[in-house]
Amino acid sequence: MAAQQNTPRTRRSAKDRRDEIMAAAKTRFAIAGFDGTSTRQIADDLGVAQSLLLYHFKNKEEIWKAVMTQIFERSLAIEQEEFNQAEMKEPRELLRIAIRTIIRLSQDEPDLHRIMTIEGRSRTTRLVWLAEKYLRRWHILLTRLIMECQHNGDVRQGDPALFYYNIISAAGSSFSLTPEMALLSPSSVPVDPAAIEKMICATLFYDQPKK
Amino acid sequence: MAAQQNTPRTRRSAKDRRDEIMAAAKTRFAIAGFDGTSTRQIADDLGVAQSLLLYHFKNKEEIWKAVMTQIFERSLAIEQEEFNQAEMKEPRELLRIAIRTIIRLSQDEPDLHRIMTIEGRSRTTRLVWLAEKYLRRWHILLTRLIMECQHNGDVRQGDPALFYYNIISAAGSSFSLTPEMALLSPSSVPVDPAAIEKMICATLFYDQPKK
DNA sequence: CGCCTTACTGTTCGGTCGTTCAGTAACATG
DNA sequence: CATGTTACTGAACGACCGAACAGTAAGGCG
Repeated sequence: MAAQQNTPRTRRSAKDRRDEIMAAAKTRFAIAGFDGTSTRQIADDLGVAQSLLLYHFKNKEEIWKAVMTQIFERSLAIEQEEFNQAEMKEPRELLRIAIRTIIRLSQDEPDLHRIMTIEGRSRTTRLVWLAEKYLRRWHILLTRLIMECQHNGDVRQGDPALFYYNIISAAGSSFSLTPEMALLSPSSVPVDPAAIEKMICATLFYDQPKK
Repeated sequence: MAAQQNTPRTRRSAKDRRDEIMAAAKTRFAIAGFDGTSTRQIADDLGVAQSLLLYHFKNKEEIWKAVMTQIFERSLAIEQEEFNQAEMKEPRELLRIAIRTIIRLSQDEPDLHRIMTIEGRSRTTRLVWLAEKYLRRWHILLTRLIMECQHNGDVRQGDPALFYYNIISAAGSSFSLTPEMALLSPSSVPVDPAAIEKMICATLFYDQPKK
């Protein structure tokens, strides 16, 4: 004759609940990574039973993959949007648009950079999955553009991969203002996307953008 | 009458054993971070009992602090060495030496950057300890130099904190070749420190270094 | 109203974690 | 050779983890 406390407080459609879970999980993954996050923490954030997560998702890894898929699908939309208004097709201009896209994406999804820097540390099955499904596309696109621009004399000589990671980290780290930055330079204001673009372009191009 | 398998295979001086443990722990921390590393893994790497680690160190966190202290003490030695041969005391030259120091340090201790990018993600007691004991010194030194150079007209305008993290990440990520990089650009050769210095200087200074 | 699908809970399981501790062998000292 | 210190082991603990599962209430439909 136990008190029936197991009455579900709220009841959502499967889709809504999945979205809720993914949002809470994304925040946790961005703070502590996959291993550092427990399904119980995510459930507590939402005020639901831990077993509910495994009702909506096969296992913890499927939650993670769903979160990453959602982020990258959004990123593809941003990419489309930026490149559609690319009139002139010179590599120089395309590279600049690609940089702007990455900056916008880092701004819209600051958790992406946080998660990637955690996830990129060890060669997990998750990292391989990510690389195959999303990362390789961008990497190839960007390094190819950089090489073309180097050939045209617009971009400084040097390993394209070196430039690639410089662009990614410069764009990402600025918005995903990490606790380390908060501790060291607490006064640093929310960063201006244009300032980052200027900095990256100074790294790459011989001549400064005419603005 | 159990077989006496508990005979210690090897017996070291306390100092030697501590160094062994710290070396093994550093490698593990660089791969999986503090939370992702278990004391049992470290012990297995060394072929000793897990309880031995807690005989030589008070707890897991003390192992981590010992590792970081060792790394940063070495870094102070490199810093001394580079700055001692600084004849001219113009900010411009000092900033360039500071950059070279960071690049050398990233090259000598690739694990440092790996560990920092993991540790800097969440405001743990460990991160606060690191910031107070080591990071703040560098941050203040570098941002001050950057501001002086901006005032002199040598360095481009912009948030010094933004430049600071650009320098750190550009120097660090190049050497601590992460699994993500290995997956995406496997052919990338070991990086040339001079190339990184060139890239960073292009980001900062109006005129290129005369070499 | 009765029924069936859907959303959700509480409990339990095997496994791993950091930490504690009593016991033991190696070694230095006398 | 006896004794004390030092280096080290194995077993145990409570806590937490992902996962499995039986049970239960809500909501839509006839």
